[in-house]
Amino acid sequence: MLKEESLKFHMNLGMLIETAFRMMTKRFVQNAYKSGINISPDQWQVLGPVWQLKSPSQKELGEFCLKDKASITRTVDSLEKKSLVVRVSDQIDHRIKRVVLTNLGEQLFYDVLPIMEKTREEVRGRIDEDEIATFKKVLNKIIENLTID
Amino acid sequence: MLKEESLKFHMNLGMLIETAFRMMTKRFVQNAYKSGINISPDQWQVLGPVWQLKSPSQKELGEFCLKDKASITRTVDSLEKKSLVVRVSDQIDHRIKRVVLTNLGEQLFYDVLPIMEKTREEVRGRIDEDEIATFKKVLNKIIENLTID
DNA sequence: CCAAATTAGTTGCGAATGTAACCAATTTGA
DNA sequence: TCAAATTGGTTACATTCGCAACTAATTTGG
Repeated sequence: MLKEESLKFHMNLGMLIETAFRMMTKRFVQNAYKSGINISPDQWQVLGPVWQLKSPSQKELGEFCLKDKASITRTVDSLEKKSLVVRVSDQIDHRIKRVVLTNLGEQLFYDVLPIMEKTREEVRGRIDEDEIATFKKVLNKIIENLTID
Repeated sequence: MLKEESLKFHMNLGMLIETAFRMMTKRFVQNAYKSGINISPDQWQVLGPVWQLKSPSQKELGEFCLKDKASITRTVDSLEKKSLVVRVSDQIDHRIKRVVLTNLGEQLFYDVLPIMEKTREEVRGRIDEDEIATFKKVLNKIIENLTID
């Protein structure tokens, strides 16, 4: 029956995704903790791009991380409080603040990389490479489906 | 170019999942809003199972929804405040509270079903049935991988 | 040249989440 | 049989998120 099926679908897909996502972030935090590293997923989600983009503006960070600019502000606040990054006003456009990694931040970044790798392996387990590929493809398609408004 | 880098970065599994998940819930809320229905995803995630399980205990709800019991308490609070459900103490075991749909709650449930169906179709778009199946399978495997501690 | 619009970032608000401490009811096992 | 352990549920606390209102700096266009 259609109703039953659709209920099942929602329960499954949406809930499955949410559960998988929560478990992944949780595992990441646990693994970091076990290595004596204290970093939250959202801090890591911003710290990585700061490294990758090389002193981006907060706006660029937001676009890259697909996060609200308010979230970026707050996460950069927390990273700055930990002395992992500093805000530097752009010389030309004084509205812009560039987020720059400190030495400490760079150090942490390199420390977290293997933890991420470990977590990734735990997440993937023995799932076939093909299935992972399809999985990513479907995720991208879903995002695309919902982006085209 | 920035865009390519960004794309590559977003191939990160965790980020893809998070983005897809957020977009799905957002779309659901939008679709509900357009139909004049005010319900949050988490309320719906609980209301559905209440209907399906027919007056479950909060513990059963939590297990079914894969949610923390504290979350269940709070969500049931909000549903009760909206008069969509009521808590009924179990006759035999007075620790247990069963969550029962009101007529209003049942009405809302049936009103939301087509919205869920619409959202489901928007999410799936033209993705192959096989790919969806693999997708679900991988999600389940990920959850399993992270459950085995 | 300067008022109006735009842009970058911050802050306040409301809503959700997980963890842990905490009650009250029930089960247990010596 | 009754104290201890377990179980179902609630509450408190600390995080996180997005939206919207707001400030400050820059660009615009008449």
